[in-house]
Amino acid sequence: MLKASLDPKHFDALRRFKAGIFKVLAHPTRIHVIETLRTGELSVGAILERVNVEPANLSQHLSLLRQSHLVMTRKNGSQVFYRLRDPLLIEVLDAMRKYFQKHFEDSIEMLQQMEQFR
Amino acid sequence: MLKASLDPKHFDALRRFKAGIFKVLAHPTRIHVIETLRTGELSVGAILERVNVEPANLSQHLSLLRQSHLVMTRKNGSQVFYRLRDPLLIEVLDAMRKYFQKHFEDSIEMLQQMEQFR
DNA sequence: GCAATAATTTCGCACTTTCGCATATACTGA
DNA sequence: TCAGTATATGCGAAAGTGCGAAATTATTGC
Repeated sequence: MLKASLDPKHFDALRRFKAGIFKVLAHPTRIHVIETLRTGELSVGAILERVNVEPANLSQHLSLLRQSHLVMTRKNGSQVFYRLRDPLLIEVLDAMRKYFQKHFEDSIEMLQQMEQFR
Repeated sequence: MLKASLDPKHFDALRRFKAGIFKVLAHPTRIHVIETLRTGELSVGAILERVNVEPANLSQHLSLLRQSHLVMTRKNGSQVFYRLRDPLLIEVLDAMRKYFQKHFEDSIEMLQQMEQFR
């Protein structure tokens, strides 16, 4: 079933998939949510306390995280608990952090540039 | 100079920075370019042979990669050679691949969903 | 059943991204 | 100096994204 193939189309698809994941990660609020879930599951309310955005807005971001299978949910009564699908995701974020730390100087510079357009 | 701080603003800034990097990575063509540069530097022309897009379009993507310091350039005559700034970036991509492989099934499903909107 | 709480969805608007095309700049060799 | 090759930039149209406000669904306690 899982056939190795040299068809470039498959590589394209793979790259689109990776890009899709990165796109989901490419938002400060969603990164914040993921970091918040690092140590275990939390209800939406609990996430809300830690991530400072409108409930509706958070819900939109959570929806994206769900769609992309980065998080999983469990419902208990009227509350919905979110948790990371896989700690591997943390590895990606950690690799990212290593990268950031190594290039701290330039990063600051880049940050400042980014701030200008905020 | 490099002072640890508990000011939430700094964490926000850090998350925006991470998000910024992810945003740059969040495009199939840019991922393709990065993969292409994995083994060493290449001229724009050489990248062009491997990544199938319009020259102007590639140049725009390269510009973004430059701005975000993910790649560095070296000019030799009329040619510009691009190379990855840091192999750490490959680590991020590799962590990503591990994630993908582990969740292959869902990934396929997600891919298909994504295709629908393309 | 009804009000209150938890979470999500829908909608409209502003903003951003991507692409192709046209144009511009930089270098090379004759 | 001029034609040709290599790369980059500017621009406008189409599509995509993010946000708050209002509406909606589900659950709980009374």
